[in-house]
Amino acid sequence: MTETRPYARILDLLRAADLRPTRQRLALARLLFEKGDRHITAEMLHEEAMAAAVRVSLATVYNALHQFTAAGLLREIVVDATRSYFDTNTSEHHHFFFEQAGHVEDIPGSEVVVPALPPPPHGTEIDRVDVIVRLKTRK
Amino acid sequence: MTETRPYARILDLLRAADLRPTRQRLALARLLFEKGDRHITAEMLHEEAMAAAVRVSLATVYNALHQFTAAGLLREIVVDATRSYFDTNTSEHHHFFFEQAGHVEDIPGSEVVVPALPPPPHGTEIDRVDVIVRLKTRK
DNA sequence: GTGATTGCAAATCTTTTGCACTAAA
DNA sequence: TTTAGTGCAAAAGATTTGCAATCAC
Repeated sequence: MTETRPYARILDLLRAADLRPTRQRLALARLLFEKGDRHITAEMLHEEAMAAAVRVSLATVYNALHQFTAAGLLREIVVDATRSYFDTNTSEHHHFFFEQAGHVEDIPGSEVVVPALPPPPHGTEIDRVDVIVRLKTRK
Repeated sequence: MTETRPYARILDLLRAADLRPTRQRLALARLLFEKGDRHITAEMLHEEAMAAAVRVSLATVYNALHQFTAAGLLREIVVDATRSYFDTNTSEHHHFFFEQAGHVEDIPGSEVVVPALPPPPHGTEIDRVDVIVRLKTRK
């Protein structure tokens, strides 16, 4: 658990993003990227860090999440007006949102195809298209 | 401007929703539903009310927006993690979001077709599908 | 009257900021 | 060194809440 050698892959991510591999960023990046796809809030990541005995402040978690997002390592997804989720899967895909549980999941493969996109209004271009399938528990 | 007879259509909306037609709700409903389709935040609606010399507190605006939404008169749209927008168009349709301006617009007609929907996970059913086309100004 | 509704101010929650301290390079 | 990064506590924004005063029925 207390691995001491450098985690080459994670280090490379940070170097490529021009972010100093500090103790905090290294630890957060490991939590984010050494497991599978994750959909996580700042609060969740902070708690995970605490649980893993990584001393890091919530403000630093926010900083890191935004820096990682700016570097293209994360993608922010907006499904809930009160919380921001970050997705470690940056490839093109869409999301299920479990409304009562407040949790997000990737829609596997390319099971959603958005075929007929409207032309963007004058002077604008499409940044990206988000498809959110909102789920409720079946009664 | 200071119309005193009842606004039959608006009154009916409130009655149907089982909401007492108080001075505040009546005024807010008029601002919302007597113009075309609107995408509005609580803050925006509050300012509009002030401008129209309608005395109403921000807390009451929030209450009314949520009550109208629960009654199916409005639909909440989540495009921005920091603000809630409410849409007076409750029919099935999707949205453009102008990222720099922070403003929302309906995508006209059924120009977006979401054909291949994935099956909802066990124990859940689809509440609704949101498609958000995020726009940036073209450089 | 009496129960729903409102307004206000305080509380809450998420996120950001300012700044002295610490640590990479 | 020297400059970027961090932690803390305070600030900021959006929204909610508690409760006494007010209004619709």
